Amino acid sequence: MRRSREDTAATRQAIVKDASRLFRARGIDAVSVADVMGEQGLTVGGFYRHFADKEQLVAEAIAAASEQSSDGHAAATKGYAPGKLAARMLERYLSKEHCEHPEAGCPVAALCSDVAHGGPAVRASFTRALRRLLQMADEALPGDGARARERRLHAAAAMVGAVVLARATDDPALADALLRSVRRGIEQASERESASPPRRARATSSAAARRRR
Amino acid sequence: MRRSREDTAATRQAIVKDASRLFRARGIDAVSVADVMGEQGLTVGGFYRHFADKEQLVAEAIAAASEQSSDGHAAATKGYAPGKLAARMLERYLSKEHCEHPEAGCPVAALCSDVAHGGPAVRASFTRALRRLLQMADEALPGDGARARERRLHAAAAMVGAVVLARATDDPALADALLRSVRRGIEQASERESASPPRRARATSSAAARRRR
DNA sequence: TGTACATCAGTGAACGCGCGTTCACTGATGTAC
DNA sequence: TGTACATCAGTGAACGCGCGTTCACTGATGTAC
Repeated sequence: MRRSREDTAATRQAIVKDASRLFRARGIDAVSVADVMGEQGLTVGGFYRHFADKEQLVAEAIAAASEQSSDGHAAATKGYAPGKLAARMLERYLSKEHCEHPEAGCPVAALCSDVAHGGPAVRASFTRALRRLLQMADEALPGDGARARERRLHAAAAMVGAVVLARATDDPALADALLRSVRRGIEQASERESASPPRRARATSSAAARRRR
Repeated sequence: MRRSREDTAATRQAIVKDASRLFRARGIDAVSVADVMGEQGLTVGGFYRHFADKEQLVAEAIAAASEQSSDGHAAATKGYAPGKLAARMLERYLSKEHCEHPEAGCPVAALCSDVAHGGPAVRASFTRALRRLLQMADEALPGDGARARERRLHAAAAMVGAVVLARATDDPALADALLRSVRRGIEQASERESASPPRRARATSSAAARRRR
């Protein structure tokens, strides 16, 4: 039974959205094409009218999750003063809430390991999502120069690492300690940085000076 | 054809070792029980003489990988002065070599995402491996007090995050930047900490003071 | 030390199951006239 | 605007495949006497 163009587009969008939720919640391999279609009350045969294969769906689901996650961050930080942005970002990203609800959270944290063994389209989509996460860090932890960029990459890696490990461990106390430690670590680095101007920070950092040989 | 006790024990050990390598290389779901047995030229039926089910193998494989990884670290840092331990640990953990060879590397970084959806035995074994990774950080980044412990948890999360993300992205330059940024970030924090005694560091850290309410 | 027998590591085929993908078909939608 | 026909979204069954697990069997090892 053919559907109108609007219905078709809406169905496709709904499939991607369901997939992005299910993949984040259960992992890519644990969610079948039939599972995804079932969310909309559809059967599996129709899937291939919309997508070439499962890999294409995964790639698009990652993109959709990245966009949703990015929009959520934008909405949650709207109106925040630049100095409060980092704290707000960390509060959200490193929350118990985020750990307990991967299906609505950051696809980078939810799918990083699944993606490592994935196809090229999936990895490319994941890399775009990772870049978007890094943009969030750029905004919250601003600053020019290689030192500032390194600081943001370090922060992003720690944030993802903390959430991934907090989700993987069966010890809630350890999970909580990881989240709190990364949050404070990044906050303190951020405050240290904004307290002293970059030039002075560089001049007094023996480590940075040594590294620059 | 029954085997001697020594043979049986050796076979069991070999199966676990092969599994620990294959799971880290390809992920848990992507490696079948038959794949693991095939490494020793065995057929799948014999597997259940050694293990109750695949989950038990996964749990033991994580433990074996953790031990191997820990021993490798101990051997590679033997004789290093306390002040050089952190640099050596970071050099190894955040290396291209480590990223390209998950099968011989840290099981926490290789399996963190697989484990998040695993059974209780697997998660418990993973948590023990994570604790062992944290011990490595304790040794390399020593210091008493809650602040020092947070610093180590932060470092461990960032290390795992960097390796996981470096492996997942298809952009080698981004992977390299992540590894380098985390390495420098932890090194600099470590040097900053050892340069100023903890008491002074606390007194001058407005962030820490504010946090302690 | 020798013998009879129980044990059990490993074989290889089978089990039921769920997967991704294909396909003939249906019938409403879109289009050409 | 009306009609005839092509298109194609979705169905539901089937395809081949690989998975974890089970099981009857084999024959060397371990053990009891």
